[in-house]
Amino acid sequence: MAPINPIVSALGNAGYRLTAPRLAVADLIATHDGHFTASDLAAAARDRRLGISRATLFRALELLIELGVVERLDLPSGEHAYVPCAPAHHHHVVCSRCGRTAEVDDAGLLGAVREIERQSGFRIDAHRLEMFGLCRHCLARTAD
Amino acid sequence: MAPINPIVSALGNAGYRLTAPRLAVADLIATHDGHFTASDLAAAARDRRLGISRATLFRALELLIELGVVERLDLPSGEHAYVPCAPAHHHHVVCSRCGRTAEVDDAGLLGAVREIERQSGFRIDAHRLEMFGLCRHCLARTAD
DNA sequence: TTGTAATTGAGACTCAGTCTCGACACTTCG
DNA sequence: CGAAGTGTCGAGACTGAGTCTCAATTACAA
Repeated sequence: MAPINPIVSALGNAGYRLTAPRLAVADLIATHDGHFTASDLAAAARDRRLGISRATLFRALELLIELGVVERLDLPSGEHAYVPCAPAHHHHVVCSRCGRTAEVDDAGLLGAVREIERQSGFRIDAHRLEMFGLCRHCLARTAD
Repeated sequence: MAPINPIVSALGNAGYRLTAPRLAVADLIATHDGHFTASDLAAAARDRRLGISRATLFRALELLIELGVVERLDLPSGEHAYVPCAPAHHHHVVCSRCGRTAEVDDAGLLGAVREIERQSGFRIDAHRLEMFGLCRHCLARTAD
């Protein structure tokens, strides 16, 4: 069997009930390796006849975002997408072809933010960096 | 007379017709100094009895985004907002209290992005950095 | 002045996300 | 065991941003 789904354990640790719909949503998300939109999830749930209502699905997503195991991305197209991820501060690189995402750490970004604080006179409390491009895989395929 | 509105000249230079609704939208935007949402604009247009339909307003916004004189922001709340800005690559710092924004240049960000490319194996074609915090003005007021 | 392509307004439409409400299901305590 | 209380659920109405269609109008070039 697969190891325990980290999303499920996050729910459990936070004291939320492990109900069938939540487990099902956690499972759907775990099987995605890139980002997904809410309607992707809804479609997947429908395909598998899970009988999860849209409201429940959104409630579960909201919960998971709050726990930090899922994050919301804003694609360049303006769509909202979601990615499963670790609950630490990090940023996402999104492949604009296949949708795969990678998490990366600050890599010197913090210095740039400090510099921007100095330049702008703002006190910066939060930042979000999203990067779009081609993943290793799609790059290789393009080279052909 | 006021100097020529940069939004208007951008429209003209790009070969678009300078119609009354577009001029009106450009004017509305020019009088905002922070970000605004589409519905803020719609409300402002309504207040001034400009008689601009919602469709036209969105069309104008789309055009201005394409020309690079307006940019779309994704606020932490998930809302979309728009900011007038210069058509060069830059990033925004948004005051989470008053909504004022400042444009900042890369300030070393590019190095961080290169490093992330190296770490992740992605080729990064585009990035977006949004920062949220308090502007000089709101900071000063908080200190009281 | 006229022709024509670009633009407009009205309003229907879509789609993500929220809200409400009555039903159901655990948990706890008597 | 049964009842109370609370957390969660599904259905479906609702909201609000943004899009689309289409006939009418208009800016601009010729």
